[in-house]
Amino acid sequence: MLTQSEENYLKAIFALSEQQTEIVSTNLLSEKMMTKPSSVSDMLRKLADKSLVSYLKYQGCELTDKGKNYALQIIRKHRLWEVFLVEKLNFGWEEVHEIAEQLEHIKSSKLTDKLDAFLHYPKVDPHGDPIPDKNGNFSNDQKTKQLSFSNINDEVVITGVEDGSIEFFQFLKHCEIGLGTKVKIIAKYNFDQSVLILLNEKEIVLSELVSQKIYVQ
Amino acid sequence: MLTQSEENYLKAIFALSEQQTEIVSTNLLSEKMMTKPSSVSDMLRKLADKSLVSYLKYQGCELTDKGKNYALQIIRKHRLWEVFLVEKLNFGWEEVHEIAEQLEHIKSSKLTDKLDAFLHYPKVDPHGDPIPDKNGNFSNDQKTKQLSFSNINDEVVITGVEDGSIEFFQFLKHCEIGLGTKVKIIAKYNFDQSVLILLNEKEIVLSELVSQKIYVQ
DNA sequence: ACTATTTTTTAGACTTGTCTAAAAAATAGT
DNA sequence: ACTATTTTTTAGACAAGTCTAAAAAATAGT
Repeated sequence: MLTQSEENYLKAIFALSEQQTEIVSTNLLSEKMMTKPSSVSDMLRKLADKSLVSYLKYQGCELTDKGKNYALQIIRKHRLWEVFLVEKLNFGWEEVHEIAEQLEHIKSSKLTDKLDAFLHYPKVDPHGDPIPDKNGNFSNDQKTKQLSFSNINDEVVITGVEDGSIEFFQFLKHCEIGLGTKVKIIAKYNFDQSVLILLNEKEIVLSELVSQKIYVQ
Repeated sequence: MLTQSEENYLKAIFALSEQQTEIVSTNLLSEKMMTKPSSVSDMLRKLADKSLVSYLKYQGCELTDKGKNYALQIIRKHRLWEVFLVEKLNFGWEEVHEIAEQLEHIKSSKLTDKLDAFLHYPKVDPHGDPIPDKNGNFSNDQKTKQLSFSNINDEVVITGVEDGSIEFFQFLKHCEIGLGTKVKIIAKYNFDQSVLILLNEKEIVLSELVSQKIYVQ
C-alpha cells in the first residue's frame, strides 16, 4: 500500500516519460513535483526498493511494469472521478482537476470498478484523455491531431484539450468550446500563427498556443 | 486546514461525548483511536492550540463550538458518501463504512453540497444515522427507541441500526433486515431477553444484543 | 491521611517527506 | 584534456504523528 506522495511521484514519472523522454531526470521530476532534487533522490531510492521504478544513480529513472501498472490505476481513478464530477454533479471542467487529485487516492478497487459501471464505462475524461480499463489498457485516438495542423475549410470535431490552467479552461468555456464541438477553419494567419474559426455561427480568433492545445478529428 | 489525523480525533471526541460523558478522558480517546495515551496527549495540545478543543491537563477534553462544527462537517461528508455508495453504486451497508472513512477527508465544500443535492438532500444515512446539513443542524428522531423495548403484537418499522462489525451487518442482510423493514413482535423470552419477530412472513429469533442494536418506530 | 494504583503527561526516539548546504559525478567549453 | 558548470546525491535538520519508558498528578483503599 503506497502513500499519497509515492502515488503522486509514480503519476508524475508516468506523465513525463509519456510526453518527454523515456528516462526521466531527477531535475525534471523535481520541477514537476515542485520539490527539490534532493527530495526526489530520496523518493527514487524508496520507489526502487519497492521495485516500482528502475533507478541508476545520476542517470534518471523509469517505471517498471509494476510501477506503470500502478500509475495507470491512479490515472484511471482520477479520470473516472472527473467524469463523475462533470456528468453527475455538474461541475465545470476547470474545477474538477483539483478535486480529482484528492479522490484518485481513495483505496478500493471495488469502488473504482463500481464507479466505472455507474458512469457506463466511459472511454475518455472531460478533457478527452483516455481512461484506462481495470487492466490498464486504453486506446488513445482522441488526442492525436492538433487544431493548429488543420487546413482552411476543414470541418472538424473537438476531441480533446491539453491539461492547462484554470484560466485556460475558463477561456474555453467562455468560447463555448467543449468535447464534440464542431468547428470550421476559416483562415490561418502566418504573422502570428493564429487561426480564425467558425463556431456556433460566431467567428473566433485562437492564438497559436490555444490552437496547439486543442485536438480535433 | 486540518490533517486527516486531526480530523479523525475531532470525530472520535464528538462520538464519545455524544454516547458517553460530556468530557472525554485521554485513555478513553486513546482506546477509540487505537493509539497510546501519550499520543493523545500530544494531539490534544495541538488541537487546543488551534482552539478546536478545550483541554485542561489531567482533566480530559471537550470540543469547542469551532471543533464541534468541524466534526459535524466530517460526519456530514461521511454519511453523504455512505448514501452515495449504497444508493448509486449498489454497495451493501456492511461495506461502505471503510470507504467512507477515506472519502470523508476530501476537502471541497462545493463537492459536499453538490453531492448532497445529487442525492436529493437525504436526512439519514444507510444505518439510519442523521445527516447534518451544511450548517451542522440535524434532527435525530430515527434512533430513539430500541426494538428490545417493543411489546408483543407491536407492528413497527425499522428506522436505524447501531454501528457494528461487518459480521453484524452481514447477519442483518441475511435476515433481510433493512431500513424501512416492517416487523411484528410475536414473543419475548425472559430467560435470555430474546425476541421472536415476524418479517416477510418468516419468524426470526433475535438475541438481546441484536434487539438492542435495532431501532424502530 | 497515607500508601498503592491508575491515569496522564513528559522526554526521548523513530519514520516519512521535506528542506538546505556541501560533496560528488556528469557534462560542456575551449 | 583540463577546467568550469550543471546535475545529482549525501548528510544533517525539521515537523508531524506515532511509540516506549519514566515521571507526575489524580484517584482509591484501608
